[in-house]
Amino acid sequence: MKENKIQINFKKILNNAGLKNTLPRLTVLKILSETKHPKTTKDIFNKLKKNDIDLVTLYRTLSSFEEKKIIKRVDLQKDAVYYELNTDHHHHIICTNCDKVADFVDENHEKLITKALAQVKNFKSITSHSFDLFGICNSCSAK
Amino acid sequence: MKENKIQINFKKILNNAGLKNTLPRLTVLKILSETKHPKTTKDIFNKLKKNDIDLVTLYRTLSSFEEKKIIKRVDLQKDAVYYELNTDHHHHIICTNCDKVADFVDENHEKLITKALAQVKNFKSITSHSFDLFGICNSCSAK
DNA sequence: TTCTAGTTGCAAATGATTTGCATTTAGTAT
DNA sequence: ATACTAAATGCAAATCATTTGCAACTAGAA
Repeated sequence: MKENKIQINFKKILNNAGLKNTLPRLTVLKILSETKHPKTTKDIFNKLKKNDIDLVTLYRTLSSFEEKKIIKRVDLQKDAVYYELNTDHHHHIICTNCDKVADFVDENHEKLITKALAQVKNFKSITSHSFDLFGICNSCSAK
Repeated sequence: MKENKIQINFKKILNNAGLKNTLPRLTVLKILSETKHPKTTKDIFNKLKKNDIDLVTLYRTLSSFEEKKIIKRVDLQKDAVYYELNTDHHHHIICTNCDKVADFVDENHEKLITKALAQVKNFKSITSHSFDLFGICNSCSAK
């Protein structure tokens, strides 16, 4: 079954990261993979069955996942920490009115990075970057 | 004198924003303009002479400045809120080791935005964007 | 000079995140 | 299978950033 296969993949992810295979961790991975959109700690906690997993455990889980690069933080300019699975590299378009998020990919920022490096003298290599867009989505602007 | 001229400009900024001209506000503007690099609330508070200005007032000042677009938040992926004066539009290169920040300008992201919009169906206009780079600066990588 | 809305400082509240510690458990070694 | 150990968990309490309530104080308009 598909359900089962996913579980196995989650276990593999944890093993590769050197993290023990526990219910809280599998549950968080499951929640994060349910929809690919970024979620806050609170979002995730609310999806847990009541008292299923302690909030402290959730914080520790997210923290270890981030350290192991299983997830990454996303800045949606919202005064809250958002996380998403660290799978394919993509960027976001965020509706500043309703918080809807759409994803897009971009292969051309390499050129921009090269140009940027030419402008500064203290850096010569870049390990990561942010590139997200903010606007009003069509349904909000229709109102 | 230059000092004086700056003061006058600060007053103009406050007037234009409809904010009263007070010592806490002028002081914060002065601190933010001393070096152009982004600063946290704590950074700014530490630069105030002891007990000069209440921390609560600082929070309120920054909050009103942000609302009036006198300053803007910058995400340096550092678990702290950074602010900088909202003057020219530019981007940052941040050293993930020592937090050094270099600025650069870029005029070409418009094309990337157009391409991004072509990929999604829910958005047709963009009001702002993030584009910052993260890496290790030369002096840190020399070590 | 007077008046009032806007601003400030202090104390206390709130909310998110972290820490300490005793208990439990996954995965390894026997 | 069993025993062992480091890692992981849950609970209570601490910490830290930020916000709120309120009384006292001003900047700037009248």
